[in-house]
Amino acid sequence: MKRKTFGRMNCSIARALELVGEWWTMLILREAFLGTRRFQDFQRNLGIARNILSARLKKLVARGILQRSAARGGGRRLEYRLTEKGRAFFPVLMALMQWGDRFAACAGGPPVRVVDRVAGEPIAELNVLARDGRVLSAADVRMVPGPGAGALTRARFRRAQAVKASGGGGESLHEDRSPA
Amino acid sequence: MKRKTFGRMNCSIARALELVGEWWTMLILREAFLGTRRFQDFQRNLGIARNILSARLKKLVARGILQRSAARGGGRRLEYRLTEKGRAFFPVLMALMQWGDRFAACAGGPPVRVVDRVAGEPIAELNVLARDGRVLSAADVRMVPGPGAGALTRARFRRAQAVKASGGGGESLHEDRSPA
DNA sequence: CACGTTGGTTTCATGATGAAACCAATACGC
DNA sequence: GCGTATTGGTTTCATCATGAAACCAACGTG
Repeated sequence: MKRKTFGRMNCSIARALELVGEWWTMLILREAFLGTRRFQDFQRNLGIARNILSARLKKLVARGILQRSAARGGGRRLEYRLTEKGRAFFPVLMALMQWGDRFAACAGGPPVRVVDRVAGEPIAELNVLARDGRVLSAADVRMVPGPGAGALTRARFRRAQAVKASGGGGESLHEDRSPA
Repeated sequence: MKRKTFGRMNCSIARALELVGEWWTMLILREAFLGTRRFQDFQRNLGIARNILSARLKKLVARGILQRSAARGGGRRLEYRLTEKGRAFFPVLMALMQWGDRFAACAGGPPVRVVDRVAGEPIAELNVLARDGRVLSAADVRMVPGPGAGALTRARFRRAQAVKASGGGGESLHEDRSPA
């Protein structure tokens, strides 16, 4: 059967993954953040098949995450650059990298260090913070329905409230709303 | 051909994605952070096929991200809970959620709000920070080879240095080292 | 010890991925 | 202008992953 889409789910994580969650896509974005712009460089640096790279780049452009433009030089020279939407993905990749550094490390330590250009020092550890700056773990937060929550999402949270510590979740966050 | 593995790449993002980058996996983790523990609840809340859920849970347990234990009640009642490694994934999901809230929004706004239990206020926006607290964008950082960088990674960065603003990337980060 | 509940596995149809071959647009040498 | 190298693809085919539904097994309960 056809792969299920996350794009209609009532969850920003699901909808984000619909845009960048396919195999290879986040690594293509990593490359873009490292400065890669040309098709061949993406292909060589990643070792990805060219048909797949072509399909992913096309989707990323269609989704407004990369933009394509012509460049001078021999051949049909093109450039793929991050848009504002693409650049805003930076914290996600850094969070993923720090988690990988810690829990999926290469022998010898982190393969790449990210340093602040101004101070010349490594960047800080990424943390979820309260407005007043306290570091928050998952246990320190509560998830509540937001303004865009659909009926099923609200029902789910009501039920989760009811069964606090006595069992399972509730209705469902899937197929709760139509796409944006 | 068989799907290519990211696990041997010399990049923490690739290695992290090898552990949690498959279709559905991050949504399963989202559910876990929302408090879901039982097989049926994951299945209902996500709308995932049961064979896929079974396979994903098995892998997440094998990878030390979830842990399985028996629970009391009718039937063969099991529980899947986040380990320390799993809980450390929290910032990644929050970063992804905030990006989704902004760029893949549901009609009406964010479907879920995350509020600090103590203050009762929404959490702060996640940002990459310098050690001294300055907010850093991708343009404000430099990527340099770390202690775990392999030969190809180092070569790649050297070359990137050389061609600064004149073209493409360099060697490659793929197949640079053996797995941890 | 039959029965419902829970947590799977099996089977089969279909889509996604990977490798290599093939194709097209552009700049450049001449 | 014309052939050719470079770049950026598309096509083809074999294999793997995904999804849905059917089937199966462990456990607690009456």
